[in-house]
Amino acid sequence: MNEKLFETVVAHAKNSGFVYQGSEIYGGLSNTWDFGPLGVELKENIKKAWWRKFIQESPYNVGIQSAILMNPQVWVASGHVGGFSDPLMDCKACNTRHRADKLIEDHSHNEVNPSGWSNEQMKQYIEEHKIACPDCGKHDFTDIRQFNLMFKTFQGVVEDAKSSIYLRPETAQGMFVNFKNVQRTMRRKLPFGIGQIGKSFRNEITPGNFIFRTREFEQMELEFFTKPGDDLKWYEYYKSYCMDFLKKLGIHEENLRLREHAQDELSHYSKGTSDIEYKFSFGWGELWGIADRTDFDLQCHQNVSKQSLEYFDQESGEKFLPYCIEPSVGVERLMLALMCDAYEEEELEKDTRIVLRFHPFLAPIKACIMPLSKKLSEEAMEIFHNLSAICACEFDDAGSIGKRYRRQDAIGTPFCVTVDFETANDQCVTIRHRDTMEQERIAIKDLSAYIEEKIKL
RNA sequence: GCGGAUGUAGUUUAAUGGUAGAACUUCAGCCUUCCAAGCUGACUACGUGAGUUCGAUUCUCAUCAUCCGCUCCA
Repeated sequence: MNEKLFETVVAHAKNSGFVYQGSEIYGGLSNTWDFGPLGVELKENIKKAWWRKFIQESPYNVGIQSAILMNPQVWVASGHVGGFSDPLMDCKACNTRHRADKLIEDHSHNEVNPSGWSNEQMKQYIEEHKIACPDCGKHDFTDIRQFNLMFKTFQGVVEDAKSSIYLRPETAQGMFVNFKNVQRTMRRKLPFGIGQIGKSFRNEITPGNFIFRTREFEQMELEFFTKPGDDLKWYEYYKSYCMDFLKKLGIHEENLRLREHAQDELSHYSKGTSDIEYKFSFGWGELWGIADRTDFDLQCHQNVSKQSLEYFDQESGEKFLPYCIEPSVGVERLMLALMCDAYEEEELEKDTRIVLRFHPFLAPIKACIMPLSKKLSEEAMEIFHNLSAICACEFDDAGSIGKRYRRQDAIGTPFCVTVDFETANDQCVTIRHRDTMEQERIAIKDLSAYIEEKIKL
């Protein structure tokens, strides 16, 4: 998609009640966004779709909701305390930013491994070897500053080191620490998965691109545990399952690609990682990461907590740590991609209409009830009351009928239900379809069932 | 955080060292019997703070926010 279209989509989202700038009346707060009445409906529908496909309809998977605040030891075990903070230095000559450890690794062609070094040691090494800026070739760096990507806060009233805790940078650890609880109480046998949807927080150095990268974001993660050896099979399974899910929601196939990480690109915890990427105007952006995390996480937690997290297999009589496949997707990113692909400006004879072609399951408003004349408002309101019991509806009797159709098209409402002067006689209303603009006559008593059927996933 | 650009109603914009005009949107009324009609009226803006000045939206500084760049990842 081109840049202009992306900007148009962003403007449309802001102007029509999907997304507002955070804390706007106070001049905003950098990189925070609030979801408006339509945005929250869309977001909830996305989450509902994920939960249905990854939890409800799976014979293996169950859901949990773990606390955002966790024992700080969790982040020691996961490696986030040690590894989630980057030593950064800026080149004063060309104002670019670099990771000190990366500079040393690259300079020495991976002969030197600076992990575990102090900032002073790294600074000294860079000075001694006169390492140059990869961008401009000069050697003129600021001091190293440590950027910890985790948000720190305090539990209790006293702000001392003892009460210092973190906001979770991922939801995954909530699943790992509850592995035993879920396995025992839900009587699970391998393979099985634990999923959750929830907020995570990362103090990103470079947020941006609207809601694509924010410091507060929502994840939908599944940790799927298998026998070691079965992991590859499930890794492949989830790659295509996730891809199918996106297509089903209405993401255009030509805007999607699956990118396998190269060996040297893999995270420390992963044996294999694939990203499902979406073609945004600013380039391919990651929507969904699918990783084979092996037994890394359970191993870490077992070591630090000193609790056995092994699984006992009754059939073989073996005890072992399961492997884990993790498909992890960002809600806001997915929402952004869906809005980009749904957006269309359609030329009509007299004018242009903006249409958001959401899958009816995702549409924030499923139906708008509109009386042809204000004299019919009372009858129409009765239909609204009945229909709103089963799905999100709007009622609109302001302005011309054409204008009301345009308004609903612009927010992606799949059905408009018109009450006219015949309605009182024949107990029928007219349904007008968003995509085709076609109309059909339907009995009021069949309306709820009709729409309920059409908005299925 | 660092460098660069930007900041006038919800949106797009006009003018000005003497506190701002419009269009679209929104709302109300009239009209209107299925695709942005018309008429009448109403609401709403110089991002925030300080300085220079008799006076600042306009000049200066700071601050906040947005956009671009700095390899960060859901």
